[in-house]
Amino acid sequence: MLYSVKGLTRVHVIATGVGSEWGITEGGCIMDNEPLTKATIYEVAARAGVSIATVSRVINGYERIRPSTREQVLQAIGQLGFVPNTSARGLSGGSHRIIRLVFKRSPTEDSFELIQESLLFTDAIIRGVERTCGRRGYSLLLGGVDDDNFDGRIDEMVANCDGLILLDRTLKERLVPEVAKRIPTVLLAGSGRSRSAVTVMVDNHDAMVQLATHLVGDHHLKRLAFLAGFADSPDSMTRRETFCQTAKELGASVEMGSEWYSDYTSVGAAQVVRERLASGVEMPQAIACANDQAAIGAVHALTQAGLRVPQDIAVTGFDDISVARHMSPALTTVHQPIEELGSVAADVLIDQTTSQRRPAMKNIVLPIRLVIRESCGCKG
Amino acid sequence: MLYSVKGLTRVHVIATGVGSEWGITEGGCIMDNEPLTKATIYEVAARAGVSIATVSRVINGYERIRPSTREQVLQAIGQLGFVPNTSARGLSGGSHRIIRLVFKRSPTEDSFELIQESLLFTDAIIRGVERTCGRRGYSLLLGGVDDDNFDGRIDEMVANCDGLILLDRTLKERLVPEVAKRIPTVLLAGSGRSRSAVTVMVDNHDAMVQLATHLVGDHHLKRLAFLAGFADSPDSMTRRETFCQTAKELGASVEMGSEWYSDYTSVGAAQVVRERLASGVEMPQAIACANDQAAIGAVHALTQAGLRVPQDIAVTGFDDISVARHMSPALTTVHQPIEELGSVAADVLIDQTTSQRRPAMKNIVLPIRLVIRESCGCKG
DNA sequence: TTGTACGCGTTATCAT
DNA sequence: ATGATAACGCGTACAA
Repeated sequence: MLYSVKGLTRVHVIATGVGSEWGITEGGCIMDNEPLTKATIYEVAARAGVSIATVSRVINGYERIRPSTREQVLQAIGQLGFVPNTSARGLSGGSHRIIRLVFKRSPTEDSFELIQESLLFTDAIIRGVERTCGRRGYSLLLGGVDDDNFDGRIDEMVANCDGLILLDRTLKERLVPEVAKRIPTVLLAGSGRSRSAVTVMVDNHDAMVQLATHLVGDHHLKRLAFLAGFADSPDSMTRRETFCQTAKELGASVEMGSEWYSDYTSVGAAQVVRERLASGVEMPQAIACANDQAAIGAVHALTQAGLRVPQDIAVTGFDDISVARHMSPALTTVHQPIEELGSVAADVLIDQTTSQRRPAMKNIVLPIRLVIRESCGCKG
Repeated sequence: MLYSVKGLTRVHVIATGVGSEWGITEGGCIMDNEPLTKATIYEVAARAGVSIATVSRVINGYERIRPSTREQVLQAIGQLGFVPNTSARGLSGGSHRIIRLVFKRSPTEDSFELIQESLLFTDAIIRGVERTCGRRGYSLLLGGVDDDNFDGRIDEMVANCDGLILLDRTLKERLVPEVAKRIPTVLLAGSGRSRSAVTVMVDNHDAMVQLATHLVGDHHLKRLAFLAGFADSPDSMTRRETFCQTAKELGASVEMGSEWYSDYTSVGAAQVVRERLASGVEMPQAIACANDQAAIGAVHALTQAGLRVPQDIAVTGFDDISVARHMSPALTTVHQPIEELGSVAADVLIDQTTSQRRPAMKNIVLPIRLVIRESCGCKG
């Protein structure tokens, strides 16, 4: 199929191995791009009139070097645009200055969802980790994993990097020690129960105590429900259990059976709510959701069914994604510093790979903050 | 400050260099993690009773090898959990099997925004690139960049990888040839005008023709406005110009002055709309926004001011992020395959680094799709 | 303070 | 079809 727009001829093409339709327009002309030989430490040494050892010392911030010598070397480096070859460094010194972030890759993009909802979390983590890596001179290798069954690929993960950040639910718990004893490892957002590696997480417990107290104590709600995320998500489960326990201690009841389980997505949550409505059972006075995406879906389903939020039923989220404040009603939720979670995890890991001394095996718990807006029943 | 929750003693600690408060709980005990020596090609060779050259050949899929020999080698590799050392590979062969994705890092996270809105795009790109890299056996190095002024850091970007993907607006246009002649380079979502590198982008033109036609032709709207993103964003500018041109050809007027410029965020867009409302000037009948985030902010501001969307004023977005369908009203927008954009860019780049033949210097244009929902005035 | 020389694990080029 | 061996660029003992 050929068509023309704006003077450019375009062609629909089936791209091999991608399964998508590409259009092709006229592009730039080819430049003369022979790989200009990259400068090596030898050339720098020659130009500076010193040995490669000296250059190496300057690069690595060795102290006892005559200032004038250092200056010459630095100048040569600048003139040649020299950048150390990381491969050679890794080979020689053993350290690659690379850390690998292992996470579960999203299912193949077959739906219309542009932004895979449950991945917002992973994205923010990636940003945080990337930032710290950049600041500390490390490179970040993304280790997306397709299924759970990569037991056999542990060797791959462990090789060619200095440390691992394991995102929650990517690796079966029993395999964590296997990995951790081979290479410095930090767990991100898990249960915190691992005895073989440090876990960096947010204070889910504190968050849900605050939330439940607000709903029951301040709003005097008595019949609540908790809309959970994946049943195997420690984050979701901790939130669920703490919420229920706290609410009950305060004299409220909480629906939390499997009929309230979902998958962290708007679509899934809306589905759960619709089923609850259809069941004919009286709805609770409030639904606390495991994350914001689910809350958005829940509000959507409730509104469609003619219920008003929060007048008829309150809804709360968890995450404080940016749209939370722009919804009607604005979403009451829990702010968690996701990006910082990744950033801290990277810091902890790099510390671990850097210092030879045993790391303090303490879990890191980042504080959260209850953000009260309108959807709980408070005035906007 | 000390406090105790759930039986765990926690301490607030100022984390050096991170500026955040960490809580610390009891963690796992230290394991005996001496770095089990990773197997090398020599050990594989020894165990298989062959030379390292043969092992190398097996690893790299060399054809003419006696099946029985190959089998022995494979077995040894499996038993030893051998994984080739990428550093050694890079040093020897020159190819690192690494591509670098260069993008502008978000401003320091000082606001409450959990998800830096304008970054959703980057995140999706990262996912797409990562996926392709994984599929094709490449590693993805994230090259976040803080400011525009990294002219001097070009050497760094170019070094230690086989190719570069440059995200729109990370590198000044005049510097692109500089980079492209040194290393295979693919531009992502730019103007498409570069003559020194292939650009992968979506069909903004087609999108806005469709959208303007729908608004003016189908809904008979005559006074429109376009709420732009960054003034230096080719994406935003292309959308703006095409929208205006098409609308005008169809007999409508379009407000598109600098008072309608914003920054791709909900907050920024809401601000612009509030200023328009406060100015006392009659509002247009429809506001087409450069992206969904902006549309969300616009709807929010309009609703707060007592205007109904779409009855009093229509609003459209661009991107089709997941919440778009869950808003009230559901957002009419343009679906663009962002993740695929990244995925295709990586494919093109890897092709370029792999084959020695000159790549066809054609830009790649991915198709978009107008998604009509409610906010334009159509029935839900 | 500075220089020399070896080794890191692979790939590739010769031989055989 | 397979083996021996020379790069590849850097860090680092060891010498000077």
